[in-house]
Amino acid sequence: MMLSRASKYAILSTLYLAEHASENRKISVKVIAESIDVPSPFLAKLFQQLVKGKIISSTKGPNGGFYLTKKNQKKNVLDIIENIDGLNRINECFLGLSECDGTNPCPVHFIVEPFKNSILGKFRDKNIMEFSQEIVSKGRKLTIKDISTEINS
Amino acid sequence: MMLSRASKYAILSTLYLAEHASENRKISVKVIAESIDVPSPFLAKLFQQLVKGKIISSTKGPNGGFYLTKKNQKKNVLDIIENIDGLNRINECFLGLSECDGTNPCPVHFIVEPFKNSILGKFRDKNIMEFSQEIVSKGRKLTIKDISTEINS
DNA sequence: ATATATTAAGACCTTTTTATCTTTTATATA
DNA sequence: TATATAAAAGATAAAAAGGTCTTAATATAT
Ligand code: FES
Ligand code: FES
Repeated sequence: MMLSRASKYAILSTLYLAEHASENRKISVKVIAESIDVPSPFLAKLFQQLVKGKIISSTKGPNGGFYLTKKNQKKNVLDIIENIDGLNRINECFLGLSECDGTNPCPVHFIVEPFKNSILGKFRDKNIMEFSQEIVSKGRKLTIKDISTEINS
Repeated sequence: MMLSRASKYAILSTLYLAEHASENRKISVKVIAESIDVPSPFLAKLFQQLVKGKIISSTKGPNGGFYLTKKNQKKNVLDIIENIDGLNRINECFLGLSECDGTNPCPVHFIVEPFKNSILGKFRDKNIMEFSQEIVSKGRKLTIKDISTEINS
């Protein structure tokens, strides 16, 4: 019931592409990595894999970068997770039992299951573009920078 | 928003102690490790730490082992998590933002938050003994062995 | 007292995950 | 066609998590 850091980065940066990139406004790894505050060589690797998985697209050279085609836009967040982590990890039992399943429920299964269904639904029922539009209109964040408005010495 | 394997083991085995051990029925690491199907040297380490944290108790020597005192029984599951993982990990943003917080919500924050509150409540509002009694009466499992009733060649 | 069973302590190893670096390849455009 | 730019590929490194092993300490029962 948990995402790797890798798939978190992949989700956030794909949503960033959905919002900011297009076929004639491709964006480089470096820019994205800075925007959503993730390590850029690591993100580059993830993007290679997402391109192979046909979740996102890329072109090399000047003005090259990453973007989403119409087809890419039809993918959903669960496709990203599947591409990076596979589906096992997110389906695991919250307490680590070998199966997560209502017939042999762990002590928190019936609290976890509704949440799991609801978040998997969220990740499956809208495509990337719809998901992105929703989060933009609702003002959801893909990064939090400058939390540090704190007392410095 | 996730537990390490270590704290999962710790939770399951402490609940096992609550159910099966007592001051005059102490249980060895080896027996517990086999019962809930976790690696025993690893569990031994975790138990050392839980003893230091006064979550569980132990005595050495023949008929020694681990058990819960009255005081131990008053601890809750969140105390176990805090002792092994600290509290940061379970409070992290589901998508990895640097803060999980309603004023800067990630795209799934408002799905995650109610679940987080509910599971943290579950882990905090009953002590170990009460929690254990509840899961026993409801038939919740601490392990699933022998899932393999499958077709073998 | 002695033998034995069991935890405590700490060093060590392995695997997985995360992150970086270097070289090659493709592409746009000057 | 040369040059610059950006991704692809793949080797490598660092860190974290998970797991094991050996020796020491200690409590119990005989
Ligand atoms: S979450 Fe534990 S069995 Fe489903
Ligand atoms: S879960 Fe992402 S901000 Fe709360």
